[in-house]
Amino acid sequence: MSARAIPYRPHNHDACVSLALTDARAICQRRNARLTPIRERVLELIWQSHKPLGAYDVLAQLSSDGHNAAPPTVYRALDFLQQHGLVHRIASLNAFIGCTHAGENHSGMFLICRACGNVLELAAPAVSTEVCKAASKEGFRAEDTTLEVAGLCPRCQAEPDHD
Amino acid sequence: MSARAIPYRPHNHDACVSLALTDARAICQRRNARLTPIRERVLELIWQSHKPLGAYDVLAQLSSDGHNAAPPTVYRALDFLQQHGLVHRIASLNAFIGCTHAGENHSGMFLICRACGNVLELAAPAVSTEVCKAASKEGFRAEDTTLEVAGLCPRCQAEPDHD
DNA sequence: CCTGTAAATGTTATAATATTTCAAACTTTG
DNA sequence: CAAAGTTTGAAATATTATAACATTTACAGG
Repeated sequence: MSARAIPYRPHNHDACVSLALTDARAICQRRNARLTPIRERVLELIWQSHKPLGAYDVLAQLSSDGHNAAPPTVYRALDFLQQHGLVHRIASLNAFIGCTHAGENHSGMFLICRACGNVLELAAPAVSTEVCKAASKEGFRAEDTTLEVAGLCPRCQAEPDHD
Repeated sequence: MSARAIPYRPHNHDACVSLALTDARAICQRRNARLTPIRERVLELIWQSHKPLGAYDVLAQLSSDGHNAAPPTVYRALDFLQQHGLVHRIASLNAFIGCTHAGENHSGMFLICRACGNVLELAAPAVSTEVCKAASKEGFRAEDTTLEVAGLCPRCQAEPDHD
């Protein structure tokens, strides 16, 4: 998996999308998982920007594709994509975002800009370490970590309302 | 604010509740905030256990009190309690839990047992430190951190289905 | 005590998010 | 091909949250 663009900075986003799709195909093949047309399309829609997309936003776009989909279609696709680590759910926003570390074994940390809406996913191993330490100090067996940081990205600290 | 019981272990929970209410009254007085009967009752309901309670669970209990409440009543009370740091929202569960560090300046970390449902709130300053470090390394100004760890509490690692 | 003002609550309706259920179509495998 | 399992379609409904506006309550200043 190659280097990634930084959401907050302008970049050729088509490259992000096609990289994500290529990776996804490879990952699914390796895992014998079926990246069906619907699933692939949902992944592509999720990747249309670095802003999290709600399930109903995805649904609306599927509809404007001409695809007559109902909510379960979208949620099922999203479940599949999550299970295979291709998208993440941002709990604090009830929305979904493409995973920039697909295939890697990771538990991400998300930096969510409240001004422009872009989200950066980080690996932050030092954070994970401390989280595990804190948990095991309490005898707690950590299985799944939700770590979402809302704030202001570098660009929006300077000037507001970037896209 | 005095020492707290550990949710996972049996304890005199009435003491938790009255401690929480006493603290809340003191905190609101200090801040010139009005802990009205509804707000206090909602806080008490949230504190009825160490398991997060959904807004509609609170609503149902208000109704069985004989109080004919609608959703906004509950959400408003919860907003107030959150603003004053008396309850926390657990984003990954869409539910609310009493704050065990009310009055202290903190950004909590939550250990959520997927078996018994109890939640322990930790201060974990080392984690906060690493989170801030990771964020500022990206030039990101962190304002609000959601940190929720799902897993198994000590008791449920041994035997399942504690209450 | 009145009264103006702000804060809090009541009330109705609706928006936004997510799941259940059962049926039909498609894929894979024997 | 047939059986079995997986995926998708479709309708209904559940769950969570907010908008908008009316009414009531608290309380500070006159």
